[in-house]
Amino acid sequence: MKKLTRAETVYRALRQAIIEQDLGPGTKLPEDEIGAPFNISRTLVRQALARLQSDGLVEAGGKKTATVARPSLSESKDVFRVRRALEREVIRIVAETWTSENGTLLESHLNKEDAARETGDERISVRLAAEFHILLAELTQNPVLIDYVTQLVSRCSLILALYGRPHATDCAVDEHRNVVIALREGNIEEAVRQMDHHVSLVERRALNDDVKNGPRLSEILSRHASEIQAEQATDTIAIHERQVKRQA
Amino acid sequence: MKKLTRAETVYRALRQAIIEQDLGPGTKLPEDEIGAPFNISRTLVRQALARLQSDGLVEAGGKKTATVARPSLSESKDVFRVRRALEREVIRIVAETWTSENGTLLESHLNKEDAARETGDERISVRLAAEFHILLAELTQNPVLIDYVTQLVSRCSLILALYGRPHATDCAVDEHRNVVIALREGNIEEAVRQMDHHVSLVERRALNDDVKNGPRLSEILSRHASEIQAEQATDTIAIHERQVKRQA
DNA sequence: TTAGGTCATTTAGTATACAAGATGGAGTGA
DNA sequence: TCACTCCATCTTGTATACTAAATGACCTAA
Repeated sequence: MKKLTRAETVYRALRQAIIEQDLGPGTKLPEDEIGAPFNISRTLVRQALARLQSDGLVEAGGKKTATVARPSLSESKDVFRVRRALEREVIRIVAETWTSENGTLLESHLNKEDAARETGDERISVRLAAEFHILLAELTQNPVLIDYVTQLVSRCSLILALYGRPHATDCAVDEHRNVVIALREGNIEEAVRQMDHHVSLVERRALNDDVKNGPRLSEILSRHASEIQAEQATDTIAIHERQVKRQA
Repeated sequence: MKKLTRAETVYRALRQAIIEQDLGPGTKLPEDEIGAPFNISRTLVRQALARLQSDGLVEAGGKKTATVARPSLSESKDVFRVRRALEREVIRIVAETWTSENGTLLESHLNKEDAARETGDERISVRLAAEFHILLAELTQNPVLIDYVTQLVSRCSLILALYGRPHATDCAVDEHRNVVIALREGNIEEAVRQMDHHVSLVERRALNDDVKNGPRLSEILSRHASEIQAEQATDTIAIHERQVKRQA
């Protein structure tokens, strides 16, 4: 176990808390409140927040208190698009440099995922699903790629927290397994296709559901607004007129 | 012109200086020396340095003075590999959402590149070559992608500074033009291929030459060492023996 | 002459002080 | 009741102070 700097510790703690939805999107993150439990000054908290901001996990700047980010729908799509591109490359590299130890490592990870799924521990399942992707990235031994993939996967976890169904576990162990199978067979293009498909499915599960909370507020409101206006139109002329005046 | 924060100003100034080789790899970047010309305290300089570090342009941490980074050969290859993957995706997106205005923009950029090349202004040429890639990324309107591509292109400029020939202008206007031509024709896969090929050539120009300066020091020395030892073996037994003792 | 050691100087790590801007609530007038 | 203003408080932006580590020069001993 290598020792972390104190700023690094805070960074990881916050990141984990955000990813695991202990800190939901929009949660305020005041500097001294964060520092207190760790007994560190705002200086170090600030460093951690800055990194999280550049990871896209918190919104900060312009003297407002930092908050857990609320990625917009379009930003979320952007993230997934880049993630797909990079994970395809991950698979190509892993396939090109395949060793049987890789197979062993991946298999043992899949077993953990299965186990977690059986016990039904949601939190562990979600964490392992993310770690599968990061493990693959690590197999490339390309630190640049590892770094970017880690960032994107974290960001996707946040997106899932925002838009996903409450209990939307990734439930994707089989999809993961398909990727590994293709890798084992040495079928590069099939592996790439499986991965691409899998990430697309994750995206669909994350984004195609009804919004549970968050940035689509205006959309939700305008839907309700038109319903209400429709009711009013059939109900009471008086109220309807007032509504019209207000809009003017 | 939007106003930048003071930290942002320093960040950009340093980045530009590094990319344009005004600050060569290994140059020390002491915090107060950097802050002085801008009249800002170390606090803000520190923020700028932290960002540059996460961009891979400076090495810092562990109480040593920050320096302009010296990417290793393997790190450089990693950067190029990720860059290729992302730029392929850029081309796909731009091709999918092609408009004739894109053509106009790109064409006018190519003209600038031609002009710069004729006047022989190296610095401008290199800068424009990098901007071509960033312009393409911007056409995707995907901020995540823009961000990553910008980082990677900057990093490649640094790599070129380290490993490239002294006067290795990119001299790639034609390669850029080929990409644009394919885009105009709507030939997506051809455009992707042209871009991939172009980036590969940039990499080859950057990395296949002799090392001019830098991290391969140990390799250079060991080459010289063996030459010298060979000479010694044929020349003087005495010296050779001393050499052997020293190694023990 | 050179290897190693000691000390002064430089420079980064971290906390804190202070100013300025954001936030939220009480009070006022319609 | 509602909207709006003003003030007290909280929170951030930035500079600075203090500590401790790194650096480099000089000096000593073999």
